[in-house]
Amino acid sequence: MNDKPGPKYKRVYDTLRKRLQDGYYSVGTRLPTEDALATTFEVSRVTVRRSLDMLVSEGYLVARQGSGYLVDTLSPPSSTCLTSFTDSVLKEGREPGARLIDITFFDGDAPEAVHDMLGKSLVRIRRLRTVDGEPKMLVNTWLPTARVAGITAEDFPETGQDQSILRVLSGRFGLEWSRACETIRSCVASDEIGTFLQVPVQTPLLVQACTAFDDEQGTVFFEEVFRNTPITFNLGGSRRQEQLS
Amino acid sequence: MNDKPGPKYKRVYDTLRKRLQDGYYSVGTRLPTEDALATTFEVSRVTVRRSLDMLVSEGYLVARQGSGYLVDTLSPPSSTCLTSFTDSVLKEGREPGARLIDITFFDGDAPEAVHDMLGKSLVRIRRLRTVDGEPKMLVNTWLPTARVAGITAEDFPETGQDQSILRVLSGRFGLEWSRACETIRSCVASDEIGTFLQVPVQTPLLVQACTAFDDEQGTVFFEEVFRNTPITFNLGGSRRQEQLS
DNA sequence: CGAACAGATTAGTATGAACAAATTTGTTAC
DNA sequence: GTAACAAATTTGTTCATACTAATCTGTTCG
Repeated sequence: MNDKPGPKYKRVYDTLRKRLQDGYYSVGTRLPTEDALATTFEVSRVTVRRSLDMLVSEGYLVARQGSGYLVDTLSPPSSTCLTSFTDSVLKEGREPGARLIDITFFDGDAPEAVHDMLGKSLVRIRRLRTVDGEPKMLVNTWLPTARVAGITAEDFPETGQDQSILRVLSGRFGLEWSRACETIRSCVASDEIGTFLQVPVQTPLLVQACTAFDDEQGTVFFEEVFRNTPITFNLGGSRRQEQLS
Repeated sequence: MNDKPGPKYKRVYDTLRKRLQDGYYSVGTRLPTEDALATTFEVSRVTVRRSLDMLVSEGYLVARQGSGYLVDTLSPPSSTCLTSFTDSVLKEGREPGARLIDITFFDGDAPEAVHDMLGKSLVRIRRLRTVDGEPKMLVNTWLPTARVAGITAEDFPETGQDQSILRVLSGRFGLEWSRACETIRSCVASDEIGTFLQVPVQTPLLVQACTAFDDEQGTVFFEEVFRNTPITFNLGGSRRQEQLS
């Protein structure tokens, strides 16, 4: 532990964060106490506290004086598009679903805007996200073919904990990003989109477009979400929470 | 300093934050050193660091090792609706403007949705935000009359640093809020809104609706922003930045 | 004058210690 | 059994201190 580079608090943070994402500590359980963690990591309590504070402010953990640190979620609301649809629906006691529409491969014949960002050889994954069976969002995810070699429909379960495309891409293909840009704009439902979302043509919709980059400035993926429902933020305190509405 | 309630780091944070918002430290200048602040506040360097770290993570300050703390902005991007339109436009080297359309007083005859939130006696401030003279957003701000007694058109300058309605309300009427909820939805331009924004009727628009509350759960204000341009977020690292596009 | 170096300044990381405050757990008394 | 109290546990706050790393400043030398 003490021979790796970088500050200790960062190494402890990275380790704990990885454990959380690997399910080593599951949601609702309690973490070891500060003293215990300090002992196992061979750092001072102040240092382990610093790491825990980071995880708390990011929303992974909640700290309760006199009790301990509780695992709150594995998908904290770090952004809008990167927020797990699955988690937020589950928290409301409803049933999230994801119906795969199609996986299409493009080779130079993709729309120009996407082509410019991600390159020639592309995959488009179209999915319909549902709540209690009702269609809520149409999600188009674009990826360079090279990054997701051998992707098939089997990679996308219709129900369960692993519907999140981000978790699929991260777990199955090791896809990671460091920076992302999201825009929200307005549009009206086309014939095709209206059919999928079961709304009349010309209905005003929200479009969330999210582009994610890795450290080398390469574009990792591009995602477009069409939704009829508003986007809600709860602001206040240090943390922010997107809610499904 | 040492006889007030609450933790010291919080008191130091509050003091510094107030100074920043009052212009005691202006943008681009350097704060006193950690040691100096620790001495003047009569706390340890660790405590003053904790307060400074909070201001850094909120975006007010940037810390540079070996140099000091620089004041980055007085309106950090703490949320979308609460973000200063003025600041973001100025940062792009363009000229923000705010044309006051009207200030209307309602007494029981306000739209029901607003009436339920804020009470019977209301003020509606309608403003048109512009960039280089071009209309960009229509902003409707609703407030309880009691909170802004004696408000007039003079309170809203058309140009300059103090166009931000939030700074006006905070500075002139002492309006503060602790929690807010924002939703983003889609709509199409009505006849009136289309005229203000100079777009055809039925153009799809974004609507940002923001409701702010104080500690006693009272609703402080409600704001609706109609815009033709998309909302952009830059995500990554610990901080988030809304950009004008 | 200007480049290079040395020293001072300032933020970054880390420890150990002490006490406060909230919660949980254990024990006692009724 | 359970209500009340006591003790232990656990996080929250604060301090003094030491060292590291980046930046800035002043001086010296060519």
